[in-house]
Amino acid sequence: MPELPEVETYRRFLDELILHDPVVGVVVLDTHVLRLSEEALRAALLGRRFTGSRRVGKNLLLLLDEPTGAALTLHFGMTGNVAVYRDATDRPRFTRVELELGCGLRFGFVDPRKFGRIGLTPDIAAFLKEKQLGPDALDELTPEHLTYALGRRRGALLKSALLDQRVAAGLGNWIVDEVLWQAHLHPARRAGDLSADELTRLHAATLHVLRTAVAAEARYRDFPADFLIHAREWDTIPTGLDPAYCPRHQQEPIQKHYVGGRATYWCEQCQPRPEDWVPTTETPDGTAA
DNA sequence: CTGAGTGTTCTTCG
DNA sequence: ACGAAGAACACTCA
Repeated sequence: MPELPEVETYRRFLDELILHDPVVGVVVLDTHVLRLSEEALRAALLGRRFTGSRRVGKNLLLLLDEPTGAALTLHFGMTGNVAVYRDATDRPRFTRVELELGCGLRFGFVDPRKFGRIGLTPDIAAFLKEKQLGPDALDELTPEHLTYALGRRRGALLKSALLDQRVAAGLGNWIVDEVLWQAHLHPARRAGDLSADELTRLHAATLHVLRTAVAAEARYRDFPADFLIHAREWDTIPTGLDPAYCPRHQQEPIQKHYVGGRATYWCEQCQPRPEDWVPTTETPDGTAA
């Protein structure tokens, strides 16, 4: 479930295992994820080494040595993951591309749903510009930029604006819900409508959620019990709290509606609804109030 | 069988 | 120009 914390965790994992060793084999099991031809990928990688890594938002760049230069670019879509293993027989199901390294390890790009992408760029700055990525939400986002960028999207739903990678790179669906809940802001607020105090809270909550998630290596079950994410009941362990109710006070049922076309969770008590907005879609079973 | 899913991009319509 | 809504992508799992 690759949002920024997952991608950062992949990056640190790969940093430990696949740098500084030549690529001696390229196995393409499904060309769908490639944004360049199989031949071009092979030509660019064989005999080359990865010298380092960089993450910008949800994009992972594996830096290449000369003469290829620049970087292999990875985006993990909805279901992308990485794996490192020694034997081809240990190759995970849904591995789409595998790089074999001189040391005998294999690096697999695993992606059941095939929304992920592998590309190559000779110029990282140009790559970021083409992608129109805003400042990285963890490493580069300032309150000033957040204010400016939300102002530019002033009429949009706050949630939609925060999912826009031009505003801040790396925020995804669950993170935005968590951040908005922690900042006491309703997802259907207008992006340009926030007070200075609300913008400060939003920025602080963004950093808090991202830092917590990265520290837990994106394992949801290890997140604090009072995080809203447990309402999604993805990877649940008993937290002592009922996930159907707001973690803050255990009284208000967590809402689930579609905002900006995405499943959105919030607490009506903590995050007061803007006057001009009514939910258009109930939960699938129609239980939301 | 149906529906929902963590992301991105494009189109269409207001 | 802006924004919302929907579709498309491709596939698994409940």
